[in-house]
Amino acid sequence: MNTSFLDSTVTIARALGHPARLRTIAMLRGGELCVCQITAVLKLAPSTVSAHLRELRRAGLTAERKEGRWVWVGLGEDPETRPWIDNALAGVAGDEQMLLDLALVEEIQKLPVEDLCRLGYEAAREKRRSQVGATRSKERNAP
Amino acid sequence: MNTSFLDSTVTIARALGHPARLRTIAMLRGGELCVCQITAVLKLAPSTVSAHLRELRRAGLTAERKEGRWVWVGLGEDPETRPWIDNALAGVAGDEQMLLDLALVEEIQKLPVEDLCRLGYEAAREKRRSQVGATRSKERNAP
DNA sequence: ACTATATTTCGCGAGGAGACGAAATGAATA
DNA sequence: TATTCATTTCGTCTCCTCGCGAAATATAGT
Repeated sequence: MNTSFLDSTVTIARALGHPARLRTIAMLRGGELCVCQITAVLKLAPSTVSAHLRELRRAGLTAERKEGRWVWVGLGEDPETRPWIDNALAGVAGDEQMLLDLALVEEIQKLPVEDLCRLGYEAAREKRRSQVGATRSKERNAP
Repeated sequence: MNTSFLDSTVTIARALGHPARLRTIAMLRGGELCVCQITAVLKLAPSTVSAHLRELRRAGLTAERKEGRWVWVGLGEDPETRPWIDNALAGVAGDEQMLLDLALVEEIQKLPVEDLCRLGYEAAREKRRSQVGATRSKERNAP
């Protein structure tokens, strides 16, 4: 690397200096998320989310793991970036938007990833509702 | 204020996400500096420096104190921004550019502020050299 | 091999950031 | 009061960022 401490610090700070990226960091506190899950929460075009994730990765704030068709994103382990992540998380603690995001993440994690990616959040949720309903009916009929 | 935690955190991170502003924060570690001193170190147009300082102030990272014609800038005391400042300082520790800046600050602080502002660094330094020379000659002649 | 699909890359347009010089402002000093 | 001068504001230019959709890439399933 030919980049100075100054440059890398600027890169980290800049990466955190955007609502979508900061929200992404906050979302990942609870563990890895798939790119399409993040996209569903941010409600941005996949190409836009991809660009944001590239910046976070470049700054060392996140790490990505490819598993089949899906890419799982998690917080980076780099000791240099960790205090920045902690600051960011502390800074947005209690933020309204962030709480909404976390609640949506909870909901989204109940859905199979393949459905969420293919159908989008609303449709995947609808599909799950009907399936769960059918399962519960069967359970009631055959105890 | 109608700004959320998310917004203010973004503002802080963005403010740190520029070399000139990050260097300014690093310069202020040793204490207050006058705007024209900061300008002399950054070697940017006064109007540009003014804009950078406005952003730092807006983010709560710095505080300004007006004293006559001069404006003295120091690190902010806001407990919310303090960890960010500490991160920034830790991040640029040992950076080459920052060390050059600190050395220049040392030199600049030896000059009277009024000379530095009016004449610029080089001329003020030259003026001081001749004055110190004269003083030392007098001291030698009248011990 | 072919299809489906999760993600990235590319190209574009709109808006913001950052640089400067010129002019305005505000506070000492003559 | 007039002047000097540190700093800010304003106008302008250029370049970068961020959004999108379309096309490319890569991987799983048929």
